[in-house]
Amino acid sequence: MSHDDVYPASLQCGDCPIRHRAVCARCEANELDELESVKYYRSFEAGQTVVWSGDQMDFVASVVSGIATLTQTLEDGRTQMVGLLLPSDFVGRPGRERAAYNITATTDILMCCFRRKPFEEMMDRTPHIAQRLLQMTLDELDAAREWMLLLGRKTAREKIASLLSIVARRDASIRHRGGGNSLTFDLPLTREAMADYLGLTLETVSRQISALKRDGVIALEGKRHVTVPDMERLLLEAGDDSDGGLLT
Amino acid sequence: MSHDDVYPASLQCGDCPIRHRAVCARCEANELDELESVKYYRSFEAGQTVVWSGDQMDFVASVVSGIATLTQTLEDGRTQMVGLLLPSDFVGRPGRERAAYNITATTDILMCCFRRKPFEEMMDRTPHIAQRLLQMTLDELDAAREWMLLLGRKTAREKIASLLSIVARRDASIRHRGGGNSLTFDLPLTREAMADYLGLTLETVSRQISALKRDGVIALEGKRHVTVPDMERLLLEAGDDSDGGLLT
DNA sequence: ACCAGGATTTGACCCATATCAAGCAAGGCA
DNA sequence: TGCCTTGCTTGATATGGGTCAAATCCTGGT
Repeated sequence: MSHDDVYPASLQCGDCPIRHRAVCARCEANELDELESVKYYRSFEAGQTVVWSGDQMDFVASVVSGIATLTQTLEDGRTQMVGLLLPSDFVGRPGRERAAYNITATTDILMCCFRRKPFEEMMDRTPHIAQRLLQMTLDELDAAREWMLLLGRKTAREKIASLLSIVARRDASIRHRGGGNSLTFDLPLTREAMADYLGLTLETVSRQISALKRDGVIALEGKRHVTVPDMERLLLEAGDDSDGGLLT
Repeated sequence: MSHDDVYPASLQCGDCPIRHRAVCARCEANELDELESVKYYRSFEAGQTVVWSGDQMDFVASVVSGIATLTQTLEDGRTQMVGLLLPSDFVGRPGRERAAYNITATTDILMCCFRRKPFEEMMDRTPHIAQRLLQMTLDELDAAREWMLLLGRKTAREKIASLLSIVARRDASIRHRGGGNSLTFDLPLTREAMADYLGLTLETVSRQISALKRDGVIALEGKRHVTVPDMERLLLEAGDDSDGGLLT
């Protein structure tokens, strides 16, 4: 209901901004045509819940634009973010009827949805889709494992520094700013969402951000706009193994 | 070197104990034959390292028997387990040259290895393999996410109870023991490995196990043999959402 | 049976982070 | 214009789990 139904002018796959990164990345023209016939768009406003864990879910989807989060909760309300959905990320699981997590739009988002049954059938016939999905899933698994290291073993300060580096890198629409290797970006998450991401309380997040600011590791303009004067320094604070990641 | 080279009498895929659960689960007879031609066995003794993170890795494999762990470390030595490899689990990643994690044998293990290149080529030609691998990877991703909730939000006591329930369930070669719904099993991990699994110190693990024992949630025989008199109670202590999992 | 070394338990103490509580800043709206 | 609400910061205090240290248990070797 409400505003979910503000659809964009029907978008052609050929012009899609995530054409080369999403599940459909490897598809041939004819395969795209077939996908096109089962696809439809949905949009959600910042703050809206896309699906609740346990809900029937008869579609899978790609995030076209905007940011959403995947969260799990304990009965008493403690919640942990288990995934951050960025443009081109895949939502849902083929073969699964019900959502396993809560999905919430953090910003306004647009999703390219596929009816689940047709998509599953197509997956069986179209190796290009399954191959791409496997690759994406393996990447997510790697990300989840790096995140596990963060949750299990990093200090609050390292957690914040890690999150900031991730966002900075991702925002690798790297608009350099000023001289040197300084960069700036906007935090796409509230303090509370960051806390849920990092397994902390929002107060601790706030304190650690203040501390990093006080120590000159970052600068803030408003609450959300961050400048990193020295990326090396930030990475050092994140405590990651310095031998460079395996992935570019 | 050393004892890696105690191979079993060449095992036929048809008789393989993990035939119906591993990557090869969906393969037809002729596909199995092809796999058979690039497979070889390796075994490792408890405590041995199978590969170091960063090492060249020119094979992928299935765990046939025994238990191994996947761990990540920070420069200063803090380590976090990011995966527990049980029989039928897949090791390595197609398309990746170097290991991303340390793999260590916790018990004596036997692995069914495939040379990576031929395996990758075969994957492109054999949807049955890619399909099964996708399914397994999605399952692992779910497991990783549940684990993230544990690492980020559970108390030490809940963490221990969760680990015990997982091991108990897995050991669902459920040899019921005595009356009621009590069950027994052996912990396949040292206290230190449990600590690395749970993001705790080994002392805290020990204390919480003692506490659960004191409170009658579990009983111990020796250090490793556990009896759970009341599984319900243990699950309650684990703090998991009670609405039942989605998976059987 | 005796010893050595690793695994485990237990105790005392401390600190990082949670909890509880108050106050501030900015935007929406009556 | 001033009130509310939402998001954020900061302070005071409590506490769960970490750290350091020692004792005990267990196993294999001799």
